[in-house]
Amino acid sequence: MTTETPLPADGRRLRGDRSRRAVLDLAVQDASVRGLEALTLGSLAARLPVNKSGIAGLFGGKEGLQLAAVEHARAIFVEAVVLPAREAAPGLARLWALVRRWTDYSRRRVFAGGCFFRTVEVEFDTQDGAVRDAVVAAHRDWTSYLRRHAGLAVEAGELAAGTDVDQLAFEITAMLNAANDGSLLLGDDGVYARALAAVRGTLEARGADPAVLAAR
Amino acid sequence: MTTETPLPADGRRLRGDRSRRAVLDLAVQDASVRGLEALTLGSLAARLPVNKSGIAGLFGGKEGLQLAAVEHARAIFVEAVVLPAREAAPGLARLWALVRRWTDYSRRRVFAGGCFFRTVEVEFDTQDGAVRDAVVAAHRDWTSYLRRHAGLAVEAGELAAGTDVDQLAFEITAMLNAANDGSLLLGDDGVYARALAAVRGTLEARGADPAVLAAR
DNA sequence: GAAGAAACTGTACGATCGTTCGCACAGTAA
DNA sequence: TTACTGTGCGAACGATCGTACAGTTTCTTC
Repeated sequence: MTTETPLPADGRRLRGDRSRRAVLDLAVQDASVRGLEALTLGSLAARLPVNKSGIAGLFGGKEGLQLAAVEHARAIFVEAVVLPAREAAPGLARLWALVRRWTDYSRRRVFAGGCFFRTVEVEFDTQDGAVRDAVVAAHRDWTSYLRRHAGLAVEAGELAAGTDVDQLAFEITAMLNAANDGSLLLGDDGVYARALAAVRGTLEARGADPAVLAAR
Repeated sequence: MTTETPLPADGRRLRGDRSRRAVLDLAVQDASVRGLEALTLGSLAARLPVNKSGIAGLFGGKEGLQLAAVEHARAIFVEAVVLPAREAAPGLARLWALVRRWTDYSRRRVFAGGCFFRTVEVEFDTQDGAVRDAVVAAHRDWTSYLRRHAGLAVEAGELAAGTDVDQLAFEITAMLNAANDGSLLLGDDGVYARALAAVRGTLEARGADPAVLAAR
């Protein structure tokens, strides 16, 4: 989605990109815990070999940093969840793989504060601006991807004909998010098993083959 | 839960309580949108006939204000969801009434930013301190209440024997929260119907009488 | 009455925030 | 070489935050 500067190697930009990446690696971790508004140029700079105004310059200001953090988090999410799930065949198997990878992603704390997007979605729920738009776009991409493979599963007869894929995607994301939240708020690791059981239940109720859902 | 000063009428305390209530009415609305950390003594004071340091004095500081806001939000939630649901008989009917009342509470925007507790739970997910403890306590109270009436429903034979009430409560809260989040983030009002359909489905799968769930 | 408690005001303080500006340095392009 | 661009630093800015403190007013208690 982001054009990762496929331009010829420019020593200055390379240096800048390395600095940006270092800042963003820290920023997404911070933001997953406290949110994007709580990000502070000074706090980031204090833990990096970069000046406070240096960060402001690299991203053009705080909002630029926030937007870059969202994009960086997307890349991390794709690498942790979407790409590994491509091992599984499109359709039901892929859908289930995404669910499994997502629970792992949350449980492993790829982001220190649990799912980065959960935090920032709630944070920008009721706000306007470019950051909110970016967060919404990321959310839509993810749910669209779920819906697509739910739809493929229906077409392939892996799920009952007439299955409401929007409803199914709604229920799946609800369970995943609830597991993430419960794990963070209550420190209860059992919620992941609950979420998986619920998703398995809702898939089997729509005719999914239990053997596919058992596969690790 | 809070001892609402049952002490004899003291003119000074009455005045203070009136001021506190005015501040809290505004504070919970703000916090439901931006979170408890984003609350600002100055911003509140500017919209009220109270001085900035007056607010600080009334609550003993910002943390005191945050704790009082959580308690105030609990009272509002109880009045909007828990008390109305007492019309319904304990057990399955009560459980379903709570679900209906909750979706109304979220849709009606009793709090401008959707469910107050959703916002602050995510905000204090990964923090320590008195505010987090209060948020967790409120969360436990709510889910305990759901579990209690789920258990009563099982005992009364309204739900299948052997029903895992923890699992059921997990799924119900997951759907409700997902509806709240979806409504806020995407502006899609249809998510409430989705949540109700999902809860109805999971209850009927456990043997609930559809007639009870149809009752408005 | 006097004494004291609680509700406020007004002011000031130190800290921290994001932004801006001038400047030095490194690398590219002519 | 010269001109230009991107990175990065250091200092200062105005704004805003929570808190503290002294003082005034209102009400209760003794």
